[in-house]
Amino acid sequence: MAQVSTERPAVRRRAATRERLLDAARTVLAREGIQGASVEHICEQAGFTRGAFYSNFASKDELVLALFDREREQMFTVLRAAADPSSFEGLDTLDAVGVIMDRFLLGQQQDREWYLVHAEFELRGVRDDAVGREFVAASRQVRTDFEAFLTSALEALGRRLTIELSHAATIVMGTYDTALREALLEDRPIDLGLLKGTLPALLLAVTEPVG
Amino acid sequence: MAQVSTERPAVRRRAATRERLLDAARTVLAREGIQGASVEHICEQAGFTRGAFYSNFASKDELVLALFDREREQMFTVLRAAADPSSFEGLDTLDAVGVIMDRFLLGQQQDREWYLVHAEFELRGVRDDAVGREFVAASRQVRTDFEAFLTSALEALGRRLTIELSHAATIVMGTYDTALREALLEDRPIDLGLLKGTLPALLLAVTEPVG
DNA sequence: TGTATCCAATACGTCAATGTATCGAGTATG
DNA sequence: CATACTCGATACATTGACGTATTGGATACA
Repeated sequence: MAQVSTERPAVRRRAATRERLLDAARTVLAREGIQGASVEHICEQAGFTRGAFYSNFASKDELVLALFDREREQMFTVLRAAADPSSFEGLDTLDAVGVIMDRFLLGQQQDREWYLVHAEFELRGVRDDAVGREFVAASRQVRTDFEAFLTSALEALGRRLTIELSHAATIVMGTYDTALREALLEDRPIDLGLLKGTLPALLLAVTEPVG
Repeated sequence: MAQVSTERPAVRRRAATRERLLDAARTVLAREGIQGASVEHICEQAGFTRGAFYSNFASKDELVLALFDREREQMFTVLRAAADPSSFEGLDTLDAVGVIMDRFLLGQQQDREWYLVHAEFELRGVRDDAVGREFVAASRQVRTDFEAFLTSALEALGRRLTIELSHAATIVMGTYDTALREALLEDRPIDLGLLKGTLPALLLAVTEPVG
């Protein structure tokens, strides 16, 4: 975290402008898409004019990359906190699974805006090689973090997987993504019965007691 | 299928132009995105000028909807054919699962272009209410078809699910989507070990013999 | 063979968005 | 208190994409 109060006021102000522009970009990109969002719209959402924008960013592309970096950092922080195994020791197995899933759901910040921006990044990553490499690197790290999370969570429950770790991770993350996407598309709450009932049960069915 | 040869030549020619424009749109939309693709680019991909375009479509939006309809039709056709249970009777269980998965993989036309266009539609569906309703209706139909496919496939194997059908469908479709997305992002083949090994085994683990 | 019809090409006006260059206000510093 | 500087606002030139209106040419039909 940056030591905000030790900076000079001018620097603080500039940083605040940048943040406001990034916040606005998140909202507007979610609403209009990366290509559809104009610099103008982002600026009026932030309460600035384009002058402020070009004083802080060289182009829309630069803004998008900066936003991606910021969101990625934040995602890692949340995921790493969720992966801390100290908090689900000694719980009954099914309760613990519930706790883990709750934390995962919270950690993923299942709000519409985040999903939309992330999907935009992803699509751009598949399409554009340069952006793609960056996105792939970030995605790999998320996956690595999630696999560590899964392993330590199961370990805390005294169990280990009987299928490949990467397969388990894909199944859980894929099911979560799809459930969230369908919920957003149909404008209804996410299917908790699937995420907190069926999916954990399924996962536990392919584990064995350790030792 | 349209009865191409019974139409008058002028009508045939017009229809061919439309198809060429739709094909071009598929390619260009995959490359540049719905918002990023200009009518100009679509036309030069098709080998026409904008005059031809506006002679056949009122706007880019109309073209996009027409493309969506065409792709959806095609997807349904393939999925319904794959769901025909007559072809996997009497097979050994694991072999049959392999056949089913192969067919599903083929049916989903796992090429990059299709994935990108579909993802564009989906994103637009989440964002835009009007498009959203259409996309949701189409997605529901795909899901219904897939659930029917899954049920009849398992039935042909003499088994039935012990978990909710919709949950099983989400898990399988979600895993497939995610595996495909990761493969495209990392530019490598899709993980067949997951799709033809782990996932079917997992699914069979939550079924019971019928009767 | 001549004519009518239809389709795609060309040319044009409009508009929105971009990025740059300049200006004015607020703030740090001596 | 005065001056220099930085940041954000305003104004402007440029670009490119859209949709329309019109034209040229190919094909069907008498």
